Amino acid sequence: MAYWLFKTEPDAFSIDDLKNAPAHTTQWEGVRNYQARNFMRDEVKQGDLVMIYHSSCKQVGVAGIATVTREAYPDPCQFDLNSGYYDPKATTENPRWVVVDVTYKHHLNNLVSLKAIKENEAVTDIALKKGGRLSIMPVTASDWDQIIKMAH
DNA sequence: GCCAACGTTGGC
DNA sequence: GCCAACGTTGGC
Repeated sequence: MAYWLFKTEPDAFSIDDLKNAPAHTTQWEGVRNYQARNFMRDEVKQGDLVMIYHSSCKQVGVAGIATVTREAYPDPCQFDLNSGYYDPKATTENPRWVVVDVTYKHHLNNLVSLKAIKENEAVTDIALKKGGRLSIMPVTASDWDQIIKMAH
């Protein structure tokens, strides 16, 4: 089982929205970055655990935990003319973008802020610390444990 | 295949 | 809302 961090803007879709979604589950739609897509397409597996990270908001950080309940399949938004995620170069024969399904597990007792993660020297590998803008990133078991501890 | 111009992300 | 850092596009 692997660990991941998925970014979302809570004004658009928050950990609370995931909790309140039908079956506490959503398609993780709209990822339009190739590196992030490749992770979803090739490496994100059913049963993997995901940190839900809130970006571009007042309280930036890890807000809760979800689990992967369906592996990669074509993102329906890429074919939807009315979607902001429509991609004219994507076809049903050759879809360009994928989604996975994630299901709510729980909130963290306390949001673990980006600042706290950056300041914790025991968190060593996460791409968040390197200023990258990846929206889907792997998390090592060690970093996962450290961040979970920080929520207590 | 280089790289300048442009667009987007995302913290602050 | 600003702007730095990064990714993508497209002319050559």
